[in-house]
Amino acid sequence: MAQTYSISDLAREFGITTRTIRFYEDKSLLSPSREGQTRVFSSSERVKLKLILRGKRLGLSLQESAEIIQMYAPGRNNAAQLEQLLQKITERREVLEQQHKDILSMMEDLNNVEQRCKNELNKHPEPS
Amino acid sequence: MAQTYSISDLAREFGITTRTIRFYEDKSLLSPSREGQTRVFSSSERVKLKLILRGKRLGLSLQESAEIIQMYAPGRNNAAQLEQLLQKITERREVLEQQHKDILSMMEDLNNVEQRCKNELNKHPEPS
DNA sequence: CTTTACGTTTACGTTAACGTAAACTTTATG
DNA sequence: CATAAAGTTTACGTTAACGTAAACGTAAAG
Repeated sequence: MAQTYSISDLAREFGITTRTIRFYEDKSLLSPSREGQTRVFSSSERVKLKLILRGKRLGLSLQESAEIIQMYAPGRNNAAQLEQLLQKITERREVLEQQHKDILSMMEDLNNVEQRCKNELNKHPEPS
Repeated sequence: MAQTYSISDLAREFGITTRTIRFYEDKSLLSPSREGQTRVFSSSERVKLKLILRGKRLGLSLQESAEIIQMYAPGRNNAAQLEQLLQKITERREVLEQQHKDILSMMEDLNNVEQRCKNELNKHPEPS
């Protein structure tokens, strides 16, 4: 029943190389099980990979993505650790909020440039 | 009248090192004028620096930020170039939209983890 | 049976984005 | 006047995130 994936399955699905996936394992971001020598990825390993790639799109380092993934791991029992986790969540949220602002302002800039660009094109129209 | 800035003015303002600023100049992302040997930054150079840093927060490479900055430079006259610029704007917008989605989904994840975390803390309350 | 496709490990190479340090000049200051 | 505080150039060092290649195992297909 439980879905599994080969290394090249995942590579194909996400448009990355197998080298990349092995590298992530080497950095302990992934830990696939094995059939003999061969890696077998569960769907939860696949989710981890998705989280890594999402992190990358937002400019996170692999270590930062590793931290995020760790957050999901249940088992951080003691209260001090929970508080520290809450703290990390707050920090990450602040980064995300800044990024959100940056996206909006960059969008605005793009709109402006686009307008100036289109005006320029209309001034000297293409002979059709 | 026209505001100018020393290299350490800008370094202080943006929390970076002078080495970084010189590096950006070396990569042609900045081109301050000179008083003798000494760099003098106009407010438009300062804006460029802000754009670079905004780019970094969104995970752009310096070359990508350089492209963005180039977009603002008026002087790309010919129509083909304008079309190409419009194309680049579209592409960048797509990246920004994906990033926006990623931010929202990561925010959601953080909220979930935070909730689980707070519940856990309430189950084993701190002796006050 | 050998070629093709997929998997493995090990290891050196590469690029980006600076850090760090040396060696020097020019102003300002106690 | 010495020294501290800014500036300069040149150059080697460092880290992250893979790329690339060698050298090998296994298994299905022609």
